[in-house]
Amino acid sequence: MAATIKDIAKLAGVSPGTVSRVLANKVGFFSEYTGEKVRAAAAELGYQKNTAAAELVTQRSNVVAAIVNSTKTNFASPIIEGIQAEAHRHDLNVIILYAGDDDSEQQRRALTTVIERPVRSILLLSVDLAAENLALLQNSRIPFCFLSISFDEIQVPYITSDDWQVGYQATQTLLKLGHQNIGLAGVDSDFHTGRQRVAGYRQAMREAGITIQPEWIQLGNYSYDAGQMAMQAYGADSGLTAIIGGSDMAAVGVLNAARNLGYRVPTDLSILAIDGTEICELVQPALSSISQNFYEMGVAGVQQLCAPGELPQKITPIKLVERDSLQRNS
Amino acid sequence: MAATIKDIAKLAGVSPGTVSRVLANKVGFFSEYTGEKVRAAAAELGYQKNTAAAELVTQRSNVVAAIVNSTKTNFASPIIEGIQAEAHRHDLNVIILYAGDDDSEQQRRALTTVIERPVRSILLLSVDLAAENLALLQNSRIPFCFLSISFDEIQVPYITSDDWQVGYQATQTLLKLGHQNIGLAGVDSDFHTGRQRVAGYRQAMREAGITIQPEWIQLGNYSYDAGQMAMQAYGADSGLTAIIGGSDMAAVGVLNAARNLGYRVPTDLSILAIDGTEICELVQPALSSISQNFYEMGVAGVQQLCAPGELPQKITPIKLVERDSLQRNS
DNA sequence: AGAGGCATTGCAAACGTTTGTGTAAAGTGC
DNA sequence: GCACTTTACACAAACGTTTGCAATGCCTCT
Repeated sequence: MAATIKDIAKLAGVSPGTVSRVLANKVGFFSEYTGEKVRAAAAELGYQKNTAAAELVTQRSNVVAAIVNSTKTNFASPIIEGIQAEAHRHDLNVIILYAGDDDSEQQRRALTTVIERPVRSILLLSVDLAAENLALLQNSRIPFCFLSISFDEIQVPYITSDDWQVGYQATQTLLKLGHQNIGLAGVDSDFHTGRQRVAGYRQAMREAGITIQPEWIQLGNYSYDAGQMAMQAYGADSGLTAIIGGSDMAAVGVLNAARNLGYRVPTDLSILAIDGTEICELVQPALSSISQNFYEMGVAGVQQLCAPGELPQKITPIKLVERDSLQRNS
Repeated sequence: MAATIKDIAKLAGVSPGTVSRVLANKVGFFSEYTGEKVRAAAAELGYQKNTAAAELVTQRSNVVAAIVNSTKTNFASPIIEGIQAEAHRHDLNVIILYAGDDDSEQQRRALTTVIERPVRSILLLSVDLAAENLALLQNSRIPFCFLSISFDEIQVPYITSDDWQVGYQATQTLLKLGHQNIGLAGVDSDFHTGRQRVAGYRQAMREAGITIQPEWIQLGNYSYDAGQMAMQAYGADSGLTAIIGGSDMAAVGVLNAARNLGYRVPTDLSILAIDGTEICELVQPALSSISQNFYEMGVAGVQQLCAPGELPQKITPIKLVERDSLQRNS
């Protein structure tokens, strides 16, 4: 149906090889005259290159795939923007696949769609791969790198923030404001990221000489609901003066549930979010946050895959962004 | 490097053709015995199919591409979920491409990446294609369908809500609550969608016998900033008792700016959002909305592309979702 | 004039599949 | 035991490119 280089070759009266060289603009391999003739023929036929065929013979591709864990985590967007920007610089194209939340079957589908095709490399945004899927990925021999997620048990390349520091600095921030009874809401201690954040929180509290009450740590899956449930578990007279939300969404959940319980934020209760995505600015009061540099993570991910041999695990910096949800505890 | 069917063929002592048939599970074309032998060999070699090669010869593909306009519009997620779910049902794989906001160069890049590859069809989520890019798309002969965007000048397939009705019903909702001075904030009248919403608004006001003051309509690009700027333009004593946000984001912008101007929502000012994404539930007060069924749009998009010959323009239903941002005007 | 070099182009193999056609062996019915 | 069908497989072409190699013609130098 669609025009091929053979059609162009016939129309321009040259061989397919020559057409290929002209279209790839391999200077020095064709005369000005035939170059024009071929380009004219291509334009006339509305030629569209079949990249799949080209990739088949060249055995390389300029597509990088980003697999994201779900549409729910809103921090995916700055990462993707970072990936796009850096990929553009390296003349790469980006395709994105959704892998669902905890659905190992959907993960497998996303993974095989990219593995079965010539992609140059794979970036996994915060996707916690089931063991068999990780095996699939490693087996494929395609370079990959995890983003915004880290591991302790297994040895894989990843780029993320230092989650221990995230927990530690969040807690420190509140301690410095004079808070003592500090809750941690909505983190998932089943995985490395959450465990590290809890550990950082514990260490900061320990250094301050504060004994953590067990109910101060409310685990969850970083979601809005998790934040709400955590706050409900704390209740109307929790004794807490500050709460760290395990993610922005969790913090918003805490915020709204706290308001329903009669708390005023930040007067009665300070809330500190972790992530620092745009949602922090949308709610009232705007949530102060320990912010991760997601854009930078995306950039670093592409760079890492373009410069193999680099160290496979990298930490991006975090910083406190003050907005309106924190107050000194008097 | 990677194993091919030829390697399997050699190992299993059969021809590549037979391997292909076994792996494609073409029952009746091979004996139980060779089937086992081939599968064992494939497993041993860690074989991964090269789908690109297969697609080259079969001239068809099971990939559908979704091109989304930017990472900013948060309604993309339910549409994508709808696409994924329905695509799964048809045994299709989905890849997603970002096309930037108003960057025709980035649009072109996204478009060519999919056109140059064997994709079965293309869904464009709310992307307003530059003329030359539309030509590119149409020229490619790949079936496509626009989602959540409509056109009047050009004849292309699209699935969206009835934007005139959106504007009309939003206005009606507020009129029924006794409001008369109603603002419309952040819609973009440069394109069909925005024009229609404005037209619906005008018609409802006309029917109610209300003369619209020019400053009541504050145009913008549906963003949070657009909402904020609109509200700032209205000012602290606008005389308005209700405002329609052109999108959820715009409505949140209106909400926060209104609060800064001293308005209490909904006591002093009712706000009605258009779209009804999750952000409406996250802010306080939760925003009532004219909600679109984005998930359904995604589903319908895939169905439309799987059943060609169907009518190419479809309207998905809208509905009012009441939350906490509306109050009767007394 | 012969040798060598260069510019331009054609030829053909290769990439990893799918699938139509050919064919030998085995099975079936009389 | 013959003709016929079925089963199970091999063979080879094809998909649309890229690219190494060969071939041609022309130019330049000695």
